[in-house]
Amino acid sequence: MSHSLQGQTRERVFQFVHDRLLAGDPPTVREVQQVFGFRTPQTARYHLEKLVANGRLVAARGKARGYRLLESFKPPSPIHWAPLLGRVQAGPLTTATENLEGYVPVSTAAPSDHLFALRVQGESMIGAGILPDDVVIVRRQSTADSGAVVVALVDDEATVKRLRLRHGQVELHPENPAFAPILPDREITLLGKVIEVRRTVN
Amino acid sequence: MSHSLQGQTRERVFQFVHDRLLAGDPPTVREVQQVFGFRTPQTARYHLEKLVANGRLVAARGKARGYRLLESFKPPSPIHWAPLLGRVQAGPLTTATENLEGYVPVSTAAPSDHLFALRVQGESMIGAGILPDDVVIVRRQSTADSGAVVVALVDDEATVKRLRLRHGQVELHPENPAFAPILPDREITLLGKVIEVRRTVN
DNA sequence: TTGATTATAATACAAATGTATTATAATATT
DNA sequence: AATATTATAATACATTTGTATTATAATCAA
Repeated sequence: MSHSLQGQTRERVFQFVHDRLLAGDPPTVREVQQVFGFRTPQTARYHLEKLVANGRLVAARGKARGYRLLESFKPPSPIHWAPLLGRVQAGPLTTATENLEGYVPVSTAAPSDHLFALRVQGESMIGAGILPDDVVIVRRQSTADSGAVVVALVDDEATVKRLRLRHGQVELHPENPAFAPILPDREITLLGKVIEVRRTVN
Repeated sequence: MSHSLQGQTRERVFQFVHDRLLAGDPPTVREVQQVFGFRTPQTARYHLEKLVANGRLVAARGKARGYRLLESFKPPSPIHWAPLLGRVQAGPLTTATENLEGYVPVSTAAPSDHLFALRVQGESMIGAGILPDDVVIVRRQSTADSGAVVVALVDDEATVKRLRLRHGQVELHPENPAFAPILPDREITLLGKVIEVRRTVN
């Protein structure tokens, strides 16, 4: 009888089941049997049950595809996938999916948050460490505290600025002396609050 | 016969199956039946098959728990979970798990990359838009091109600087005129290359 | 109103799948 | 060397689960 070294097979069975479970596709006992070339499902079960006994898997008895990972073996789940809308010119976020560049994983958000991500244009926020081409992650909300970094729609164009409430009116301040603040004479629509800044470095 | 509005039930069936699949736990036809209170599995199947016909689900015929999401309905998977090691003082990354602050999802990495994340201390890289308390995501590597932003161990302390190779020797340059470069007279160990910068904004 | 479509149900069956029993060879332990 | 443990196998069975058939009420469309 050809034999693998002690425990080698068991470890590979765990890896196989582990990978299948992370892929969202729990295997059957017989799938394990076939992958490892066992002549009987019982051998696959033997290893699977040993893994359960060792606390590496849990089993839902009698149910098809019932073997699962313990919580401690799962990677933490991202709470949200924020759509990266890329450069936004005019009247955006209503037809949001048009400029879709991809999705950004965000784990620092409440489950109810409505998030999206934008690529920053221009140098108006350099003083806050927000550079051109940075990606800002935005929680959609129609109000924000004075001092918050926000994304607002100004004359149908999305812009990232610091919000200032003066005399009950909305002002948008750049953090770069070369740029002028946006004052309440313009039409300003608050889209959301910047909760994170990300930059890919080459 | 009590009836839900046209299509309402179908949408809720999709949501249920969708959520179960994202949780890595594909449901059986009879589980759908029970959750929605149908008296027969066939009603659950009716809705599931409609969802397949509408291109919202795919079915592995004859297999237990065989309904799956289309690729286009899946969120992209994070390639990596980088451990966030927090503030690192001395001799780090060998005993890496000690200062573990959590995990950071990273989707912009090759599968073979070995990643970790650090919280930036000090203002020496402000000129590159890297502020104190920013989190840098680092690909572990022992060499890098001149000009890259790197994490290096200098006298047993981890620091983020821009790498300069001069006369074949390693220099680490801050991007803040208030700080002095670190020259080859110090012991410098390259830990990795910064591939991303992240900042949580309040 | 009439016919088509949608949604649900009862029943039955077949395939997939988990599980139990018993046996045997290889390996490890004493 | 004797014994226990590990790993594999053959066989059988029970449960879970997918699927087909037929029927019926509700809803929609013409």
